[in-house]
Amino acid sequence: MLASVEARPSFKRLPRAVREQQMLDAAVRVFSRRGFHEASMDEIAVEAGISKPMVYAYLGSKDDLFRACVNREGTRLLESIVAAVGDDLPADEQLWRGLRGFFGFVGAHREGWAVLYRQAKSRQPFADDLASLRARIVEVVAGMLRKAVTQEGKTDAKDQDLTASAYALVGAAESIADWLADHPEADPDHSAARLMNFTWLGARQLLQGELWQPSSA
Amino acid sequence: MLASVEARPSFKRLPRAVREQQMLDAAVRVFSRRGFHEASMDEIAVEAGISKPMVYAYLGSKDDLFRACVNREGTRLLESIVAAVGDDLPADEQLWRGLRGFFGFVGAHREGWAVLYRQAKSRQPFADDLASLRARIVEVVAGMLRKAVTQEGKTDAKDQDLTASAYALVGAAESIADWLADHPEADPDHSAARLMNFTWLGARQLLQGELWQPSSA
DNA sequence: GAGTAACCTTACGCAGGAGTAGATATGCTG
DNA sequence: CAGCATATCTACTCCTGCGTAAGGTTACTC
Repeated sequence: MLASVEARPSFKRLPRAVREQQMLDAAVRVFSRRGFHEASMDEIAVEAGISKPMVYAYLGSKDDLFRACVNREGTRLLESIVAAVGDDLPADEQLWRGLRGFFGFVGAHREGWAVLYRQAKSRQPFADDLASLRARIVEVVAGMLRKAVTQEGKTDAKDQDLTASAYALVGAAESIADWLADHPEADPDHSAARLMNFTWLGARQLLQGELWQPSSA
Repeated sequence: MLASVEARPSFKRLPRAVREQQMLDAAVRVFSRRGFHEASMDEIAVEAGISKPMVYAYLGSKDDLFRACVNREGTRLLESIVAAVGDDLPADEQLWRGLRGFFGFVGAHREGWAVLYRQAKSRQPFADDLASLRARIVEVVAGMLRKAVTQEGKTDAKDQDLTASAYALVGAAESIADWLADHPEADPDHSAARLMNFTWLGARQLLQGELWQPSSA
């Protein structure tokens, strides 16, 4: 028989919007440490301090829930970058700010990063969501490079080459970000500086002992 | 009751070593297109043209099987790179050859790449295996850079900075490799050349219209 | 050409976990 | 303070898929 044990009435009622955020926070943590499939809806419910049917009532199926996580974290990440990269600044300054914004986000949201780039990348339906986010980031970077090229007077730069460079840059950043996510003691700005040197000067200059310096401390 | 339907005796017996390779080939394909957890042992068995208990008899549990895939593909990848990077060549030539070796492997083993870097990366126990492979690749690259620095006369290069550069380079390569894996029509050497330019010259030189050229076609 | 070891199969046991049915508590509204 | 919508719970069902038991088949060996 149902509810044979009389229910303990010790729960607090909260408005839907609040509970939803709690659930998303819990889901991001659990997905991050377990991976998508290894994470169980039961564990997420416990982590959120709520019972399982609530999760289904508010956020839908496991897939829906995961997608909601990816969207939330992805939006936050993109906003961090776009906010950091100002308009009308020299290319190196823009790059530097963009990198700081990016690594700053990763440093502050390690779990979100793990969900986005370690989990979403390997599950087909979500990989597409992630790919479109990534594409937008690449486009931001490529746009930056294109503007810099134009200012430099070279109008014949092939778009494909710009895109490839943007791809490489984003990939390098992700690689360092992965490392950063696993090293809580590391300083995001330090990572940004290292990548700035590598990416702006290139291996050749770097090997000759050159160093890039931010104009503002 | 067991074997109530009399078994159809239409199967071919093959030596263990051959079957094992068939199973690994099948497993790599299935893991690659489904992902680790979504791949079922039944599907792998069907793909290999064999029945499930054989897989268990030869390769062990699902985890064991996956680990075997990761090890095989990882070893092949590492060997491709090490074989390509010769000894005693100028740094840019070594880098160029290494990149060609790397992208050549990815182009020829797209499924293996997917298993290694999309699946293994997100499953804890295997992530460690992958991390150690990756660490060896980074070490190869860092060693190359270190030697180049020494030849250049600068003996004060910090080891951490070298490693960070190697990390960035490997990450950039992985990013382009991911793209390559999804674009069967793309030419691996072309990807290698693009990355060579970005990585060797750096964004600054690139924006000024400089280009790196291989000494040998 | 019988014996045997290595292959190979079908048909199940069983656990974990997604998703649901049905009952109960809470607090706002008139 | 009675009524009702909403929030919340416990206790299931059922499916998927790993791993295995028990039993046939093939081909090598003497």
